[in-house]
Amino acid sequence: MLDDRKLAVLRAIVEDYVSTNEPVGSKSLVEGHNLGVSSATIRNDMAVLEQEGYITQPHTSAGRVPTDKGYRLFVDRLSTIKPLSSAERRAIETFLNGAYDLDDVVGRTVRLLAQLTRQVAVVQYPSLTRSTVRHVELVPVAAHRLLLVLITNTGRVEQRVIETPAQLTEESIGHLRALLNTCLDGCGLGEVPTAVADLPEKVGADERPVAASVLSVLLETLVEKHEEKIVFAGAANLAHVDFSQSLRDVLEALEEQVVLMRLLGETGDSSTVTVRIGTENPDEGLRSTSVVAADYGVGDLTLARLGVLGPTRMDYPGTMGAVRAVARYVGQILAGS
Amino acid sequence: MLDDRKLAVLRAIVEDYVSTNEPVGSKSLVEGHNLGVSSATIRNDMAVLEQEGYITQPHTSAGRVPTDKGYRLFVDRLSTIKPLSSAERRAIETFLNGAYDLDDVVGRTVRLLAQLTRQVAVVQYPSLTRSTVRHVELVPVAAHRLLLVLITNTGRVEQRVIETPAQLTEESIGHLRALLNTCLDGCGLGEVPTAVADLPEKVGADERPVAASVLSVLLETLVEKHEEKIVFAGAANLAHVDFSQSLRDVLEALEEQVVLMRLLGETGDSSTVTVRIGTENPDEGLRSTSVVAADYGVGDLTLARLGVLGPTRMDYPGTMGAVRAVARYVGQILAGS
DNA sequence: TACTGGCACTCCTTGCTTCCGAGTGCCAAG
DNA sequence: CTTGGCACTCGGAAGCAAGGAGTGCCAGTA
Repeated sequence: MLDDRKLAVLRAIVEDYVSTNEPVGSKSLVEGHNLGVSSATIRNDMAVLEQEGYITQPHTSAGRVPTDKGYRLFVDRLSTIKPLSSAERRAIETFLNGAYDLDDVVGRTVRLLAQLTRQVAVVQYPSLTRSTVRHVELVPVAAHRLLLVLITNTGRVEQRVIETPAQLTEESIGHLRALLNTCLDGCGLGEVPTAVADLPEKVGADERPVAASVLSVLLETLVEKHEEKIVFAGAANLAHVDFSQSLRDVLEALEEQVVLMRLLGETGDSSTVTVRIGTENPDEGLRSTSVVAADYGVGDLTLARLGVLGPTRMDYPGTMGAVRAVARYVGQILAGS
Repeated sequence: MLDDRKLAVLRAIVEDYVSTNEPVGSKSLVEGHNLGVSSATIRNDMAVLEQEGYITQPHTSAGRVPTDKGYRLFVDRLSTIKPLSSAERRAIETFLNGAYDLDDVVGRTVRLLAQLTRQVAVVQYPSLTRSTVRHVELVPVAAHRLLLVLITNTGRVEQRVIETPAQLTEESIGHLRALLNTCLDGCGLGEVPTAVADLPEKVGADERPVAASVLSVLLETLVEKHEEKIVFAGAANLAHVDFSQSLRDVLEALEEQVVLMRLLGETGDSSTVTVRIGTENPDEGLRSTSVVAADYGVGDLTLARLGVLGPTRMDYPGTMGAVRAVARYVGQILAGS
């Protein structure tokens, strides 16, 4: 159906359209890319490509523009991920190395990715559920008030205030703290509920109410924070793009945590970069945007996802390269800290 | 120079222009507001107002539009802050009461303010420098690694990893922790450096290197976090505004912490709402926007600022009311937690 | 002195028409 | 299967006239 030359034509159309933002006609096509045939031949090929739904023309007497299906074919079969230059790699590395805590790592990552791709970057905080407990701390802050601090192996720190039913002694707090840590050290967060199930039995009768309230807050924290935090940056890069739908829709979508979650989507097949193009997107307001996303994590443990969002008319090879590179480096940084 | 009627005309022009977004002419003015005079008279008044620089016309044969100077006069002398309806107040209260930690308070506040004003909301995290230390915690996370957690009376928690020069025992950590807390409890963050100055002398000789590294990180934290964290929400509300400059400039400004800092500006004279209109704004990219901001804090202690940013063509009385109300409620919430 | 009705004038907006050219589809010939 | 040629389509730019909103000014009136 589609011979090699037709594929080459499609590739050329995508490349030209991405760089010029104008419908591309048969004549400019033969001039720019040495396809070795005349424009009339190209026209025939284009007619076929259009019939098959890979390209379309905005109106008669205009050049052709790739459809979502066309971009899809381009990404799947006609392009290869473009690796970053070594200068870019070094820049990424030094920039991310300067970070001093998890917030900072994520913040720098999202800004970096936005700048690198000149698009909107989206980064999900490392998943709690796949982390393990490194330490639990109980800090008295007032007579009937404790602060629970939960530290994970990915450097994430969660804190919550606990109202306790009874006055507390330093001693009983110390006891409870020790118990919690022996129970939970190295424990995956998903396993916390079972790990602490029998804990109330291990404490003295008078400490039991306090232990119960601590546990309930602890479990609550795990549940509530399960919905992961997501940040984005680079919204300004959307300003000079003309979306078929309103810019407002896109900006609104970006501020909805839930939508962003769906946006990054399921964790992909192994460590490849996944691309979702235009209408492949689950969300209404993002039908004219594409998302390039990837997992990141330490070793072969996937922690979360990151990616960029831009117009479907996007430099896919370059964007995919940047996303892949940043995902790798973030993994390294997290492993090292 | 400007008699009462001229002021009334200016007020009417501002109100009409804000609600219709179209230059307002003398005829529609006499129809909408019962000024008791004819359109010709209004025209004379408008000519004076224009000569004085309060209004301008985009072109001959168009109506008048307020200038920045006109808005300024309107805000200063022609309008009163519009209080929220009691339903709105209740909604704010219940919405903010649901928050469970500082991040959540700030997050909810910024979203609430954006929704309430239909503009971009900006909220600064409570200042560290004006807070006091509630607790310092040291948590061993590895052989040569400590986690320093600093808890303030405003509920803010800062954590940093410390690489220690020597192996640590539970005992020496406990000792150091106790020392720090006695030194610093209730201490204003600005006074921390002096409060810990003589601390190294109080520990045993073998603990001194560790103590030194802890202190250096502690002080570093205070300095670095001095540049306050700021968040914003509601960027989507900018989408349907047509700025004289590019939307891109505004979005870029919003993502720059430094610019946002300047944007909210100095803390105002007592607890009033401050307004900065158009070119009064320090930043290049924000010459066509106005900022309505206010302090918030607990009691008479100012912690930080919050506000909204929108086009100069903005409903000032309503926006000022919303900003003031939200600032008050946030103060209450923070005081209560 | 202050206000008012009337009137000429300006100039933006809208709709219409025309013209141009890029790009296409098709066909007959190589 | 490819190619040159040609008629055709249609959007965009340019030009033009009509319409209308709004103004400034002036002379008359309370």
